[in-house]
Amino acid sequence: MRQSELFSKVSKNFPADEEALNAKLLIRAGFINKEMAGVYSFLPLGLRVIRKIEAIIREEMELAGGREVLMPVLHPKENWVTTKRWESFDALYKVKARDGREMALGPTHEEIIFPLAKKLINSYKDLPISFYQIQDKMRDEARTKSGILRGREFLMKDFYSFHANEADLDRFYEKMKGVYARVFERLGLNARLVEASGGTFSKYSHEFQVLTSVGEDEIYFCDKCDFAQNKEVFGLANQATCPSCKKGKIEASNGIEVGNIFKLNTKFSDPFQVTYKDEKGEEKPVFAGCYGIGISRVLGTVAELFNDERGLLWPQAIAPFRVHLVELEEGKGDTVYKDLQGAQVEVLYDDRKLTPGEKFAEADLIGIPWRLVVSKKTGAKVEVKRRDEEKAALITLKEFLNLLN
RNA sequence: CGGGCCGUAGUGUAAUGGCAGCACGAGUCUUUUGGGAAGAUUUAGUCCGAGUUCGAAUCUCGGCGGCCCGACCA
Repeated sequence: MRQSELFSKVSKNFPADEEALNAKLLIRAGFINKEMAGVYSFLPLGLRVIRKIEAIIREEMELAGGREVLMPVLHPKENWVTTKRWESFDALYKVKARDGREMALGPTHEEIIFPLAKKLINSYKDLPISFYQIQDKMRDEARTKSGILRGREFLMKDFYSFHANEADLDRFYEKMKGVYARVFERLGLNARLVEASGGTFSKYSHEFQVLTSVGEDEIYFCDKCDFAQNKEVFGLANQATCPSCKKGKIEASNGIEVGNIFKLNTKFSDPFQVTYKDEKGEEKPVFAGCYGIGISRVLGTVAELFNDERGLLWPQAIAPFRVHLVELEEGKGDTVYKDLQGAQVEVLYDDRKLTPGEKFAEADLIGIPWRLVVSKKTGAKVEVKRRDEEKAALITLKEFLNLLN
């Protein structure tokens, strides 16, 4: 894409109405725009990253057996009354239609997927079955915070699995731990599996936490083994030695929760009467699990983690573009641009008439992994520099394409 | 939802009771072109409302909006 046609603009200043580094960088570099506290638009660059994140998640959810659906944002009130969450879900947005009918804006989708599952599940032969969606969630947070990390509207992937019995749910739940580990690894995030309380859902759940000082959660973990618990579970135990392996030392860190998985058991199947007939024709309750990943939060987490004094540093897998082609002599980049496109390389082509310094500064701010410069100096070659390295190399385009593969 | 801080051109900042200024951006023209160029010229602002005062960006009250701490996070 030609940068002259990109609907985006970098700013020389950080926004004054943001404190969180993720929002400061993403806004300044033109990835997102703030509309209100906790509500952001995704501009072309930001949306491209979102799409990359979604693609990885979709791939893994499909492999895990999920079928993608898209549920509504507008929810009938009755469903929320059925689960008693019309009153108890503190952050539920309630809206009123012109005829006075009340509805909810979906903060999560159990109230939709369970009635749907009831229609789709009749027999043990229908189980297990899983659905997932990528959808905007609305939560009337008492306080938004940390830029894009906790907003009132955010993008989330939610996955729901339905099983004939608890053992099958348990088996699947364990499998999803592995699926999630792979997702976060592919996203370039080091996410730690953490035992958490299940909130109103269940006794326990697991969170995937990226350990960093800016996270809003407190995590206690072992420096030797996999043991990790959040504050609610670890409580005031204040143990210095790992209760699991008895060898490691317990360390504390803040964390950003990028994923959370729950065993719902029959908590929602019961009120919605989601049942199936087993081999003997007996009516049995369906066991369910739910599995979430905060997609817009992943975007914010990566921005928060991968940056330097000059700007963002996108991991290869979710970078908005793979290559940033910067031409310093007008028209000089056109053929390289065409060749890169021909080679299926996602390239942002800075064809604008700006000074070299401005172009370099903006390229660093945007943070695309590879920078390619063409100018009088480069002759028939291209100058290649990685965003995270200082040194550049003068090579042919062909050599560069080999480097990419 | 409790508490604190804050609100000035598109963006970032000055002016603390007395002429609203600077930088960047944007528009036009000329010259520039390997790390945020130079000149000329134009553009654009005190969140809203009330009050105090000879006089309010500045003080007071209310509203709206933003950030931070805490609570909450299904």
